[in-house]
Amino acid sequence: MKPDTASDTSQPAQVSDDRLRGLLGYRLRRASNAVQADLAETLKPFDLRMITYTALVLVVDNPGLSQSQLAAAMDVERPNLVVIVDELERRELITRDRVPTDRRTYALNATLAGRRLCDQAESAVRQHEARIFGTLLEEERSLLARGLLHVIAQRTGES
Amino acid sequence: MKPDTASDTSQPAQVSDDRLRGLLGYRLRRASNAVQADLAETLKPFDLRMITYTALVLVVDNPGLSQSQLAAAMDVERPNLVVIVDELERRELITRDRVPTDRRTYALNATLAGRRLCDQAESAVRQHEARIFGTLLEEERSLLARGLLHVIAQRTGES
DNA sequence: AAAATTAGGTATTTGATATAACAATGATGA
DNA sequence: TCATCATTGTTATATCAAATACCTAATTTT
Repeated sequence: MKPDTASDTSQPAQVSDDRLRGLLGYRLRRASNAVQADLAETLKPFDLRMITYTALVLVVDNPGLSQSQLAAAMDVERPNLVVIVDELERRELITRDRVPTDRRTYALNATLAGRRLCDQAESAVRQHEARIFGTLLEEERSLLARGLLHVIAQRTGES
Repeated sequence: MKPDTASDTSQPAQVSDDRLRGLLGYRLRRASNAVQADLAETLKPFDLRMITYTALVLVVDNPGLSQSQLAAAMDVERPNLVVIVDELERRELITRDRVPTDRRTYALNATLAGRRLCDQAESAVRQHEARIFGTLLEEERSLLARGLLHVIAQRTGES
């Protein structure tokens, strides 16, 4: 009879991860990582990280929003958002404007340079998406999108 | 004519992230995060993190594999794997066995306790997967799986 | 035998994220 | 009105994962 801890000292020629591959969550994470990595490369020429790109898009699309609103939208802690806003402001892509009716909050606005960079980056991001998802059939793509939405809703209870 | 940096100081009642939602990669990341969070909760009762669970499964399924093989399979840097293996060994879920033919390498093997914990955790993980993906139709699920595989292959060139 | 390579390991750095506490401002209610 | 309470942005700090540099021992190559 084999001992309790069967001390196998023969190394497998090839490591099997079949059991993990059977998990949809595992596949989801790997796919997400792959896309993240490609997106990071896509944004590098613009000196944007994913998180700074996200912030920039949201400021462009929601002129005047406060840091708290932005932090909530990005699901980032307020202290961490400060450094992101600092960076975008330092690069003169956005401005912190005082709001007269409430002197605690800042109204965030994109500068012309910020909007331009955002446009350029978006174009690159579209190409990146086309590169990765473009080879799927339209119907497959839409089913993938629906499936993902379902998964998100399953936990966060979102539309 | 509006100034260069239109200083909008009226905060939007609701922040729109429509542009980001249009990106499949964005949706993919959110879905992945949601599943990760649920999986983390699922594994917490077993005192396993996702990365330690992954390592344990691979050791159980590939008795005798080396730390280098495990690190490669998990796509983790060797130094970082050491602490993972340390933890599993300290908890007596796996053992580091010397290999007579090559005294540099360790052959990793799961103990009986390790295999048992792995089984229990796997059962919980299956329930977790059923909870999240079970409400999809079988066909939707399989299309989601295929779509994800396609995305992974697109970048890593994997089967 | 010397040089190069590999396995495992230690120490340290980086990077992202989370927590605690604070000043300034605004809102609320006795 | 005044005292309390909540919110906004901020600083400093803790935590945690992931990456880098470097080291020793063992093996392989030349």
